[in-house]
Amino acid sequence: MNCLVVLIGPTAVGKTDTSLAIAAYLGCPIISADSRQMYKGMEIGTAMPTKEELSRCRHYFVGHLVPGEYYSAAKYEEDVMELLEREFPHHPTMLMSGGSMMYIDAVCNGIDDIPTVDEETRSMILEKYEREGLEKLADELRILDPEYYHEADIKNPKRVMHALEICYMTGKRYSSFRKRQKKERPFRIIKIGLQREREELYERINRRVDMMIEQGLVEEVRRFEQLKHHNSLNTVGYKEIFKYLDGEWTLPFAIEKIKQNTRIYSRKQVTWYRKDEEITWFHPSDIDSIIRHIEEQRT
RNA sequence: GGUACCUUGGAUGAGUGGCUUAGUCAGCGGUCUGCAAAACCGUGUACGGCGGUUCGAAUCCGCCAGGUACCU
Repeated sequence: MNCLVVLIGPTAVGKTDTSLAIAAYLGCPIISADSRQMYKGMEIGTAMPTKEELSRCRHYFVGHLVPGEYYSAAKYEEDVMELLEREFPHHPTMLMSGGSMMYIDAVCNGIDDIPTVDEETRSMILEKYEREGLEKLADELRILDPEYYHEADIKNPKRVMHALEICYMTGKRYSSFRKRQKKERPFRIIKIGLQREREELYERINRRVDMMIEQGLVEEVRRFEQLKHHNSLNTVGYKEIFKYLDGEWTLPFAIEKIKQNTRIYSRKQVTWYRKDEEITWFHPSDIDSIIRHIEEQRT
């Protein structure tokens, strides 16, 4: 049976190194599952693998989007499934590595087939939200889709807006699309989690941020100033430097904030993975055990 | 040496006698089905020290300590 090894773990834990080692062992390409490394030009701030690392084996989904370009977990699922179908005949065991929880979830468990919201509807709802406020939108959702209203996080504008977008666009209830059914995959999934002591992880994060600054993060961010309102630039490392460029923050303060927000992000990742019982955890240095585990699991 | 002002939870910062809770950020915990490195939710009983006034003090008074400013 074909096999997909999924390497996950918080940011800066050492996924890149480990993924290269596993890929070298398996002789397969790497499918990146990082929603920000997909954007071209954001090399430094997203700690994208270096040119040298990228040249060591084939990487998919790295720098293949233009910043500002629309992308989503659903699109990712579709693209990855298509890619796997093409690759499995040549590489019966494939490797996916990254930290974007929802993207990985979309591949491992599937995501419901909900229509992609068109630009007009999106901006219409956004405008409505800005004009009338969240309460009004929530009230409207209660009428259009009471079922979802009762289980939804009604205080989260993104969730409410999206549900409304779907209702408006399709004329159907958002909940009618939301089956939340786990899709069965025609391949085995082996989830490998990388973890380190929190102290150790935080030190690595701090060091990595300092390195990003040395490598020219400020210059990289400056190139995207016109695009800063796009969600892809609403990213740790970029949003803080934008504030520095705007004169709102000093550089040292912005750097501290990047470190802090990266720590927060890493913690959220850990929270997300904590409940996933399919993950087997390893320390990144224990590559031998990881390889052994993969061998045991794929058969 | 004198005068004035200040001292609130990890940080910031409201509150000037009772309405037994500020708020914000961090920290910690959590949610998660289309921009997810996003967005959202939960969680903190602190008032510099010692006395005093009062039924009741973070809030008033005194002393002490620390700080800031100005004066000699």
